[in-house]
This record gives sequence, C-alpha cells and structure tokens, in this order.
Amino acid sequence: MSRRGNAKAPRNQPRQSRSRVTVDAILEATIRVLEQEGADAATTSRVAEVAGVSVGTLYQYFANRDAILHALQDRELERASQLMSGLLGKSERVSEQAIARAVVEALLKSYRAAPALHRVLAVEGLRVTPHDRVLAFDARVVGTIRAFLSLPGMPVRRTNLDAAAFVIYQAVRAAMLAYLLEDPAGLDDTSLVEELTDLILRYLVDVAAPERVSA
Amino acid sequence: MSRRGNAKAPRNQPRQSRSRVTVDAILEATIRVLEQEGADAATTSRVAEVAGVSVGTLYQYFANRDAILHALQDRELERASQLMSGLLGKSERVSEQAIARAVVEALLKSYRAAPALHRVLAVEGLRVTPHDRVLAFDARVVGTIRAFLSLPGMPVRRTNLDAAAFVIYQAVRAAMLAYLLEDPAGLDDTSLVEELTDLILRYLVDVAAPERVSA
Amino acid sequence: MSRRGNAKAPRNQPRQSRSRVTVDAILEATIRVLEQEGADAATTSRVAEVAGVSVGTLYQYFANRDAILHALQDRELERASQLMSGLLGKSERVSEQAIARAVVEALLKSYRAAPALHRVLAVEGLRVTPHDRVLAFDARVVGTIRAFLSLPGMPVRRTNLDAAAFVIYQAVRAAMLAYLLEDPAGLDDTSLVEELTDLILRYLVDVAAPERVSA
Amino acid sequence: MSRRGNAKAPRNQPRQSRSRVTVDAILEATIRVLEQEGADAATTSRVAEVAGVSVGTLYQYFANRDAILHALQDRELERASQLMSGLLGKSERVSEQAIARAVVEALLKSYRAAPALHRVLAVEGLRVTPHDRVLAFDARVVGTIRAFLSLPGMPVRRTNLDAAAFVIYQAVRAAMLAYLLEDPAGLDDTSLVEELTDLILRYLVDVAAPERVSA
DNA sequence: AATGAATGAGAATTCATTCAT
DNA sequence: AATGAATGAATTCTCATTCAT
Repeated sequence: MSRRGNAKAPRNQPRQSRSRVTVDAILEATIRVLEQEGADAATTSRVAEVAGVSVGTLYQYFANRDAILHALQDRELERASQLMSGLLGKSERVSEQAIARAVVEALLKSYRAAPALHRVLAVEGLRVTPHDRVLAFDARVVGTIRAFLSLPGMPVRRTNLDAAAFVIYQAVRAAMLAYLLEDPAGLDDTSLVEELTDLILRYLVDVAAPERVSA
Repeated sequence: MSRRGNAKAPRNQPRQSRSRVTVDAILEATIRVLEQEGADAATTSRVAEVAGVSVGTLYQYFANRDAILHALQDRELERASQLMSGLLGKSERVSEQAIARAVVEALLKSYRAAPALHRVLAVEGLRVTPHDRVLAFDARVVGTIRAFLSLPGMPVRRTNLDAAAFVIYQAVRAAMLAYLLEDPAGLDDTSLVEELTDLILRYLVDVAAPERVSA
Repeated sequence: MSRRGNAKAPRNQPRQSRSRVTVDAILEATIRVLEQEGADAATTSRVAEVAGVSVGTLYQYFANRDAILHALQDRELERASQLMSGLLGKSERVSEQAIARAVVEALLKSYRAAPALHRVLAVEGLRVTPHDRVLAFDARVVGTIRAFLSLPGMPVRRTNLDAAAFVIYQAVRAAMLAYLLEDPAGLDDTSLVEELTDLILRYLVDVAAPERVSA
Repeated sequence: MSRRGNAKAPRNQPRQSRSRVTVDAILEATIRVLEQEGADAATTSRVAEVAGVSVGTLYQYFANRDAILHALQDRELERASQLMSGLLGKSERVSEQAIARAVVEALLKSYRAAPALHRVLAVEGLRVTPHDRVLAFDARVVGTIRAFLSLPGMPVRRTNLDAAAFVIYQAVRAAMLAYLLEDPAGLDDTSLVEELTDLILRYLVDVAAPERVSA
C-alpha cells in the first residue's frame, strides 16, 4: 500500500532524488511552520523560505497551496494505514486490550509529533479540500478498522460495523487531538491512554473486560 | 497622507429591540453563510449582505470579524448549557440509558440545525479565538458533565472524572459532527444515536447495561 | 472564516539595482503626488499607480504607508546634513553674511523643488511619526547648527546656543515654507533671501552687520 | 474687527443662546479632543460625544467636518486680532522691547492653552482649507503687524514691510509651536520669550537695542 | 529548473454624512 | 430640533500565483 513499503505495487514515479528531496523539504517545512508558527503563518512564501527554496520552486512541485496539504494528508494516511496494518495485522496471540492500547499509544505518539498538523488535516481538511477527498481519507481509515473488526474470531459486540468503525475512529481521534491542543487539567498521557483504551474496549469488545482497567 | 484605519476599541453592547434585531440578523446571516457557502465565504461583506445590512452597521455591533464568532460561540454555549441542565437536571427517576439517549438526541437535533456552524465553533475556535476562550468554553461543558457524573447515586464506573468528562464530550461531539458533515455510508440518525448512546453508557456507567442495545 | 490581514513585520531592506530603482520610483512618486495632488491624495494605491508599480510591489519595499514618509524623511535629513556640512564646513575665510546667505539660498533651492514634501516632513511628521523620530530629526539639524555656532572664533552674540539654534532653525524653515506655499504678496525669492539672511545675522551674529543689508 | 468689539459692524446673527451654547460646546469639544487624543481621534462622532450632543446635532450647526475647523480658525483669528490690537494699540509710551516681549508672552500663553489646536490650525489649515482661506487668515495677521510697523514714529529698520511682517509672523509662530510640541532640551518658557523678543527686536527695530538681554 | 520581483484581486475596517423617527 | 442607526465609499494591507530572467 505504501509507495515504498509494498514490493508488489507498481513504483509510482520514484522521481529523481533531487525532486524527492525538494518535495520532502517543502512538506517538512509546512509541518514545521504549522507547528511553530500556526496555521495563519503557513503562507506559500513562508513555507518556501523555511524549506530553503524559492516560491517559484515550490510551485514547480505543487500546483497550488492546497496541493501541499493534500500531499501531507496523503502521507499521513499512508502512515496511519501502515501503523494500523502493523498493529492489527500481527494480532495473532495478543489480547484485544493489548491491541487497543498499542493502537492508542501509537496514535498518541504519532499525533504528539505534530498535533497542529493533525488538527489541520482533520479540520482544514473540510475547508480546503474537495469534500470527496476527506470522505475518501476517512473512509479508508474507517475501512481498515472495519476490516479488522470483521476478522473471524473477533469478539466484537457491535452489529453495525460501519457505524462502529466510524464512531470509534472519530471519537478517539478527536479526544486525542483535543487533549494535545488544549492540555486540559486532570489528564496526562497515561490517563488518556487508559481512558481511550477502555473506551474502545467497552464499546467494541464483547467480553466483559474482566475486572476493571484502571482499578 | 493623513492617518486612517486604526483598530479601535470594542463596541458598546447591542442595546434594545432594534439593535437586538440587527444583531440577530447578523448572527443568523453568519450561520447561513457558514452553512451554505463555507467558512471562507464568511467575509464581513458577505455576512452583512446576507443579513441585509451594510458593513458599517455590522461594525456598529461587532468590534471585528472574530467578535461575531465569539458571539455565536457564547450563544451556543448558553444553549448547550441550558440543554444539558434541562436534561440532566430532571434525571430523577429515569434510567441512565434514557438520559444518555435523550442527550444524544438533543445534541443531534441541535447540531443538525447548523453543522457547519458547530464545526467552526469546535474547530475554527482554535484558530480564531484566544486560546483561553476555547478552553473556557470546553471547560464549562466538561464541567457540567463532570458535575452530573458526580451526583450521589450515579453508577459511574470511571475513577478519573475529569478525564472521563473530557473524553466523552470530545468523542460524542466529534463523531456527531463528522457524521453530519461527511454523511458516511452505513449510518443514519437512528443508528448514530444508538451507537453513541451505547458508547456513553458502556464507557461511563458501571452496571452491565443488561442485555444489549443493538443486539 | 479564516483569519486574514494581520499587520506583520518589517520588510527587508531594499537591496540592489532593480530594487533601488523601484524604491526610488516609489519615493519620487510620493513626492510628485504630494506636490501635485496634496497630502490626502497620497494613498498607497495612488502612489503605486504613479510609481508605475502595483500596490503589492510597494508593500514589498515598505512595511506600511508611514514607512514611505520615514524613508523620505531620512533621505531629506541626509541631504540637509550634507548641505549644511558642505556650506558650514568650508567657512574658512568667508564672511558670516556670505555663509548665511549661502545657507538660505541653498535651503530655498532645496525646498522649492518640493515644498509640499517639506511641509509634510515638517508637519505631518508630528502626526504620523513616533514623536521620537521627529525629535531626533530636528535635534540632528539643530545639533549641526549649534556645532557650527560653537566653532572657535565665531562672533556669536547668543549665550544660550541650544535655544538659538532651535529658534533660528524653526524660524527660517517656517518662513521659507510658508513663503513657498502661500506665495504672499510683496515677497519674491530675492527679498526672501535678503530678509532671512538678515534675520539670521542680526539674531545670531555679534558685530553690527555694518551699514545695512537691504539699505 | 471683532464680531463683538466693533460697534459699527453689523451684528452677524447673535443667535439664540441655545444654538450658541451648542456651537461653543462643539468647538470646545474639538479642542479638547485635539489636545488630549490627537488629530486622528477628532472624528465627528467623537467630537459630538465629547460635546454631549449627537452627530445629527453637530451637523445641524456645521455643514461638514471642515466647517468646525474653519470656525475654530475664525475664532482664533479673532482672538489673535484682539490680542494684537490690545497690545499694539496702547503702544503709546512703551519701549519697543516691552511691546515685543508683551506680544511674545501673550502668544505663548495663548498657544500653551492649546498647542495641538494651533498646530492643526497652522497646518491642517493647508490641507483642509481652500487655499484662499489660509491666505486670508495669514494675510490678516500679517496685515495687522504690517500696520503696526507702519505707524509714524516707528523705528523700523525694515524697508520691505510686507516681507518683514510675513517673515517675523511665521518665524515666531513656528518657533513657539515647535517649542511647545517638541519640548526641546535647553529651552524653557523664560529663555524662549527672551530669544524671540530679541529676534523680533534685532530684526525689526533700527536702534541698537542698547544694552540688552543676553549682552 | 530555480529564482524572486511583480501582480492585483480581495479582505477588514473606518468614518463622514444622511435621514427616518 | 435632536437623535443615532445605517450607509458605503474609500483605505490599508496580504498573499496566492505568475513569469521574465
């Protein structure tokens, strides 16, 4: 599925290294500006400057400003997919709780690296992007989750898997993002992971997660 | 080369009847534009136009563009508070499930009236608004929830009530908003209410919600 | 409702040839508009138009409208300093009267080239400019005069040199400006020079300017 | 010359007291705003507010914004004329120096009461006002001075009385205004009066002002 | 390919002036 | 006469995008 990770997939333009480097520089610069200076500062000029290229060059690689966000979105989707596949794939002999916790922890780690980016992706998404794009993005993540829940032998209590996947995805994402951006009193990483893991389990999984999680 | 255009002071609070009407027209126009034309279209001119007043009038009532959003935020917060108080207050002899469902249904109804508005409030908030404002807003809602969960006799399974209130608030809000904005396959109002009610109950409430909701 | 329009940072100093040309075009355009259309006409758009560039370009070189005036002020101060140094420096074996007359004539020539500009600099200065800037400007000119008056062997009748330099600077400047702007009956260049030279001499210099100047 | 002082002149509308009071309130408010909040703050609304009337009322008495300044100018001219007449008229048996000093002191007192107003009148004059108006204003003051200098028995050294009156008027006015607005180091009221008195005498009067001030 | 100066449409905001009440 | 809400032209400034070098 990944541009690089899947040996069977056709190698979509493994461009000249120079281009690749420039594109990456621009994407990284965008993230850096987003995180450190805020969404308003993320002008094409500023991004180009931080990336160490000229605006002209930026436009050589991206059709317009939104295209940068789209690329970032794609990259992120790729990573999320990867992450999920990795974690959900090897589920062989691990408890559901372990999986859920692993997912939450991995997501938290990933989000923490660039919370503002994820907010923009989650949000700017709906402004900037042709509606379809957002749908496609979310649908793909939800699809992955759904597929996982559908695996034979999964002790899932939900009937409507479409609904369940959608709800749990949005719920976890939002709670995590809000946590990172608002830093609310009474919550830290540990308790967040705790709570979200439990949220997932109780909502999705059938078996009475025996005693209590944070007991 | 005389000086022009300095950002000045706040406006005096809208006073009475006529004012009230104008202010409301502006707020409603903002919502309409937000819903029908998107956040980027919500310029002061466009809002004024839709409200049927001149820009000048708009600025007579709102110190600047953000002030409109703030007013909307305040209004919404008020409504949300009212709503919650109403529903959570009379909880006397009602099952937790009935309460949860009532809340979800009420929220859905409220959100459906203006989903784009709520996205902007939930989201744009973090761009436009002094961080404090968002925190205050969210904190107040979370506080209400937390207070409810703390009521004596509440069969709450959660230990960390701060965390629980925060998580469930963000989770429900986000899932609902995403549902309204993305209209994902496999979900309709009924199933959403079903799912979210169950999410709330299983996460928050202790007793095994006996049989199963969507069983 | 995204954010737009925040007053940002300073611009990078105009660099080289091309830049220099553009900057000069803008400054000259400003003067031309000031002179021919008046201070109120000197909007950023009009200046850009007359300069033959776009507003955008104007703002590429000047952080804001006032910055143009400041640049003009700086340029003028430089010229004035230069002028004074030139005239007062070579004072070796010239009569005080010759020096005074030379200064007045040079000033008149300089002011005549753009009287409205000088009015704006002398005057608008106090509105547009951080007070400090005006003080600094005037203080520097006054300082130059004062230094000259302090030269050993100067037959200065004044005791309070600070006061004298300030008074004579303001007096000559104002009279000259008013003459240029009002074109009052009974005055022409020759008589103005005559009068101001005599004003300077009689106020500043000790020796009885022997017989009479315009006698 | 004065609206009230000259019994022969037709009484131009000695309006109903109410009007008079309102007009005065507006003029005084303008001065207050000018002095305390600066020229930029002197909007019609602000002036009306400070005057304790509505904008509508303001426009009942003044055709437009500039008309207020014009009225102020007229009033000031009246006062200046009065002042001059008073001082220059009774010149019977007083030394020139005493007269000059009295004029300077009176002007300083008058200017000090509202320096910003006088700056605006001296300056805004040239922006706001049809050129003629400024000319007329200045011409009138200059005329008074000129007339005084022409009195028989005046020991005036100047030949070109038009020029002399113009120059000395502009010089004294500018120096005084600059002094009040810039508050330059090395000058105080006493020394300013000293310097300006001497400037006037040496420029205008023939006889070697015998011993003298800073001799 | 890369550069970055130039462009100009478009946004926020102000304020003199009008006019219905 | 007085009020003050409403008007909207005019102004400053930004930023995505283009294009000559």
